[in-house]
Amino acid sequence: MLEETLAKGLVGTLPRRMRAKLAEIAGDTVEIGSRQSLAQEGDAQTESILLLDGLMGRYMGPRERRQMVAIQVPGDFVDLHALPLDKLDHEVESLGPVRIARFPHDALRAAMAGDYPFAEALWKLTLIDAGLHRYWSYRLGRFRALAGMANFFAEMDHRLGRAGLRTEEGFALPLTHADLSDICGISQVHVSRVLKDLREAGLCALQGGRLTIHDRAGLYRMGEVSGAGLEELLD
Amino acid sequence: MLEETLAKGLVGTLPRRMRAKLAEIAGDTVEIGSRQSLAQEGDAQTESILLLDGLMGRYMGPRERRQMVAIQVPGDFVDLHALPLDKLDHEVESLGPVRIARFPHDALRAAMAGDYPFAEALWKLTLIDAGLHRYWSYRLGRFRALAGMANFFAEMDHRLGRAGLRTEEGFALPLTHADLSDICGISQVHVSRVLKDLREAGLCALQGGRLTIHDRAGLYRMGEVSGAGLEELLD
DNA sequence: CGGAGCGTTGAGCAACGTCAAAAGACGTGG
DNA sequence: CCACGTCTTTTGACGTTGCTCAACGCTCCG
Repeated sequence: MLEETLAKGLVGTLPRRMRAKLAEIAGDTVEIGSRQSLAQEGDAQTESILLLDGLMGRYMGPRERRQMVAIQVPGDFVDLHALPLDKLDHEVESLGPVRIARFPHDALRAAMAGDYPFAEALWKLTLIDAGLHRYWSYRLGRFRALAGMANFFAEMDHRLGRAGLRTEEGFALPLTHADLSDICGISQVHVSRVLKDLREAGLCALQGGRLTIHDRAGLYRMGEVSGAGLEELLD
Repeated sequence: MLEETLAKGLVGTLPRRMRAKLAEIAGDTVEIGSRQSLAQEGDAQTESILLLDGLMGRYMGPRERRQMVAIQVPGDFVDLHALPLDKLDHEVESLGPVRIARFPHDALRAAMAGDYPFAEALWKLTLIDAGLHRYWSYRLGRFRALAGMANFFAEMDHRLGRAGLRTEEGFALPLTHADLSDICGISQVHVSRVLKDLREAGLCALQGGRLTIHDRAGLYRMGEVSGAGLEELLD
């Protein structure tokens, strides 16, 4: 049943034999409640986590003015970078109830030591993550609130689509305005205004933990998603 | 003479035997003029570059509104992530005359295949880069122009210090207002105003390609550099 | 001496933050 | 079932930040 889940999302892009190898290494599968902190800044790590269900956020900065620096969707490793780094420089929190699988660093290292292509494949997963960080820097540095929010929704549309979690009409997105504030680097009040603009422009609406997309092309246009490099990175 | 340069900056944190290994792999050393583009988005890469002298910037977005997503100082690999990714999702440009050393991917792969600790060490270098991306996302998302600029100057102070390129009074920083605009995600005009504020606050001054620091503690305070994780990441 | 690039300054405006108030959503315990 | 507290969302008013446009000075170089 883990093999099944491994076929989806980013880990699903790995060759079959590597997914099998991962399935062997996998420790236990755990369910975790909403808004639980999995790691604090500075924590030493001895295992990494693969997200099977739900969303998780990674944060920097003081709680009252924190910035989300990455969001993970099912099929993503949440903190594989903690393996070479052996500590985390940011916090990790579940954005709702999640299901995860643990991968002990010992076992991963042992497998990689004798199989360079496997090591490079895992390395690549962490670099796709880094590519998303760059994409976020670009969004945070150069996008206005409205375009930035649309851009983020388009990113989610794309990434959740790859994980098989999207329909034509939209997808589950259990985020509060406070979450979107952390993601887009704007105030909660302004999040409310921007969502209203997107709604009234007939592009999309966020209600009941779900993003309903009314005009996907328009949303992507508003988010200035073009040759910006998201598809290239993830495909 | 390459061994000597390898002792400084980020690559200098590698164990001696790994630096020796790198020195063996190194291709030719090249000098490149100011404002030369080394790679375009989408380019396939067969070698990676170690920066020996000068500064380089990495950019996303259209030229007229581009965002710098990373800056490299001597001792940094500029595009080691292109090895597992085998293409670049952003542009790389020299910010002044630079000197670089080339490392063919073939040779790096061959060395890593038989030496897992070496592979993990290079992996770790790319993850420190990713950590800096996260730091930039935090700055771009949650810092005002003044604090953000101070934060960036503090980062340069710290990183150039590790590379041995800083004195008590300041360091060479051959950046134009347009560069700082790309770095901080603000307009060129506003860069001018912010620099004036920093100058008149007695913190630092940028003249003649050099940042003169008049009050380092005050600059760090203005940039809200504290337990934000930069030291932890780089040490 | 003329241009090109860079830096500075001011004026007006749009975007966004902060403060405050109030209404809705939701679960908990009585 | 209702009453209650808490969290979330919405809206208005007002102040601040930063952008755009425009003009002008500076420096460097041909």
